[in-house]
Amino acid sequence: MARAEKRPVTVRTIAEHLGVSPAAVSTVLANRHEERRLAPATVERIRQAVRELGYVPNVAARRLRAHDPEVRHAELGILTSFEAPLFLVSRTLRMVQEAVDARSTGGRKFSVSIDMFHAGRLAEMPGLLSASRFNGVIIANTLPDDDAFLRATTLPYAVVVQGRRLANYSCVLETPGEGGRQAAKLLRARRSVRPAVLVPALLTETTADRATAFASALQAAGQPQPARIQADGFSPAAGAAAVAAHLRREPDCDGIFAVTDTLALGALHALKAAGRAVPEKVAVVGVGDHEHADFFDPPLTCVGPAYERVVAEIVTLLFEVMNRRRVRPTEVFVPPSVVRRASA
Amino acid sequence: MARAEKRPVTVRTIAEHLGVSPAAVSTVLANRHEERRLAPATVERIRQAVRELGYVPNVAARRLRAHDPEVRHAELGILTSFEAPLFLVSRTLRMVQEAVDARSTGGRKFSVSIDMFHAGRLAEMPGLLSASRFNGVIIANTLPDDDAFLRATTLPYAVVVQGRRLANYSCVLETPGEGGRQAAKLLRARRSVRPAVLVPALLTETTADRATAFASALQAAGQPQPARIQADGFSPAAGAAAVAAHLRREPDCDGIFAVTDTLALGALHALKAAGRAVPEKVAVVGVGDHEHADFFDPPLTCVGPAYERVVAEIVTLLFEVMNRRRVRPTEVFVPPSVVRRASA
DNA sequence: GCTTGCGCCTAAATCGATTTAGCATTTCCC
DNA sequence: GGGAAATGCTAAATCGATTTAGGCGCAAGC
Repeated sequence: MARAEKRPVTVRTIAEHLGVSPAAVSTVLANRHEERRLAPATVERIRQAVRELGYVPNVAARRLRAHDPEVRHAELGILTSFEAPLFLVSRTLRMVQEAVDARSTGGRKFSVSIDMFHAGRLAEMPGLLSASRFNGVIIANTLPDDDAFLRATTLPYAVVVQGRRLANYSCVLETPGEGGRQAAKLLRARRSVRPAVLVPALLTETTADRATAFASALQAAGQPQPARIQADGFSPAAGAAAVAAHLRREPDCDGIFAVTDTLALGALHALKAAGRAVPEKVAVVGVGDHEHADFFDPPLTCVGPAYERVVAEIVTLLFEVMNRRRVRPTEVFVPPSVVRRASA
Repeated sequence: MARAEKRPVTVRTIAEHLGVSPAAVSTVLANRHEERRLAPATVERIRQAVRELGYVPNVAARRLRAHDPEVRHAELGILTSFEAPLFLVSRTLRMVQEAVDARSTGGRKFSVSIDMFHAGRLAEMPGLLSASRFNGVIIANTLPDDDAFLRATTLPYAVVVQGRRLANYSCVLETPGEGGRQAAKLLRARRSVRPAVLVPALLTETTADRATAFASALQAAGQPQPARIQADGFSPAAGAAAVAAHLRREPDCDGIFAVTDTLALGALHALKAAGRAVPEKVAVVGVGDHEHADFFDPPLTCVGPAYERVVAEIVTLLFEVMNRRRVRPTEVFVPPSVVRRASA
């Protein structure tokens, strides 16, 4: 392991160390020493020093120097938590990439990459505050702590937030309340009279909204409040354990609205283990955030945002903000879609 | 949309346009005009010009200037295809992030991000060849075209390849042949005598290796060659369609080895639809690349790499290559693990 | 009238790597 | 022996943004 010197090793450091010029070092690093006729002995000395001093090139400097000055390059990022449903992120990336390719011309290029943070610890992400990493970002899958941080800080570059409402940024999200209302409607259509809502311990703004809207939709329809099943985490295992425990306490449960599909997958598992037929005995509704919800057993009926439209809106907004054609933040609501499959 | 001017708009462009200095423009962009006492009228003129000319900051230049010279910053990337099983990528990222955090000190920082390319079109990834984007990368989920490209090009920075053998790079992969052999063993233990192997149309090196090793293991055991079921893509739907067709042609099929879990998921679906009990009538083996394989119906028995170890080896190698402690590429094999669940 | 202070702005250095033009030597050849 | 060519290297400019030190002009104060 390289020793921790005070100052980073640059091309100049190496040059001074050997008594040659930075040009010579750079030449060797780029493997151009043949065409530039450096003496083999010098090349070897430089190589050695590069190794011994633990040189790490500065990519920012290289880019600055190397970039084609005819081309404007913009860096876009998708910031999401490790704990997020990944397939949505990859779908977002793919759609952003397409949108961005469509806007690329000879004189304008974009790069898109995914950066992840631990849910609730967005604030610790290095370089987030400094405007020297991204020209624009999409932030998704934040927890309330992250939202609080974002509300308190105005990042010095273009930002679009997915799935929550923050006054200082442009946001795109599912029409508030609609997901929960639709879920209630689906379960009532199945004649569920003792429905429950399955939630993770840590709720995002979106999942919390679904749960509360579900409860008030039931109330508005004159039904009793749903039982609240709280799972330890987001995984199917957590969902299964929580539902199994609930079925023991409330054997009459006849409907479950799971605020994420992974929890719904666990619920299906627990119901099967307990011998309850889905949807005959217990109807189950998820939210369409799992890639393979139609291959669950039974296939999962979902309410949830129309991701195509959500991503399209996000990209449009992001470009407006980046181009400074939009200065005041705005909110865009996308109504959830309903996909009926077998589970409800 | 901003017009496509010849030269990119820089701070200097704006300054010259207005007859002020670049310092003034920069001051306004950083919102430091109050403390630096720029006249409000000037601030407004600059803001206007910034908007009109469509200025996009150059993040490379900002980083170069802004970085703390006491800290050496390394950029790491995970390069993977859009079509890859994402949960593996996120797991890799998480483990890389941890490994990297452990190696971060006051004087040494790392950033890790995911960049994606279309399977088979790695070569089109912008900036891949130029050493000005990453200090080191992990490349995973490539198709043969990508491998050919990589074999022909030696990227000018640290590279570790996951899941295939390329002579010019360090590689980490499942012990060749072992996955297929273990799958054959599992199916023979289930007394499957007419097994089939389910493959996607486009095989990666790893999936191809699994299929051929499976065939030769059967042969070595004196069994006939397995039928080859070819699915259109990697999705469960493709797998289900291919398996349904196969069952019509070969009703006696009693075992399936699917070279990816998503295909296995489709197979389970098709078998259920055809009324074949799993594992009693048909045993199914997957490869452990799906996050929720133990929540499939029935839970999927898998052979596949021990990802923890794979990622650990990759990270170790990547740092060795970056620090120039390793110059000659090497290959590391990780024996596959076997997870017995209900499907075989 | 001369200093002091303030308001407003600029020149120039800097970050790290790369490349171009070109300067000394040495070698070659007639 | 003299010019030409080859060899081996360096100085300095450059990429774009930021910041520090400081300049100029005008008003206030003594």
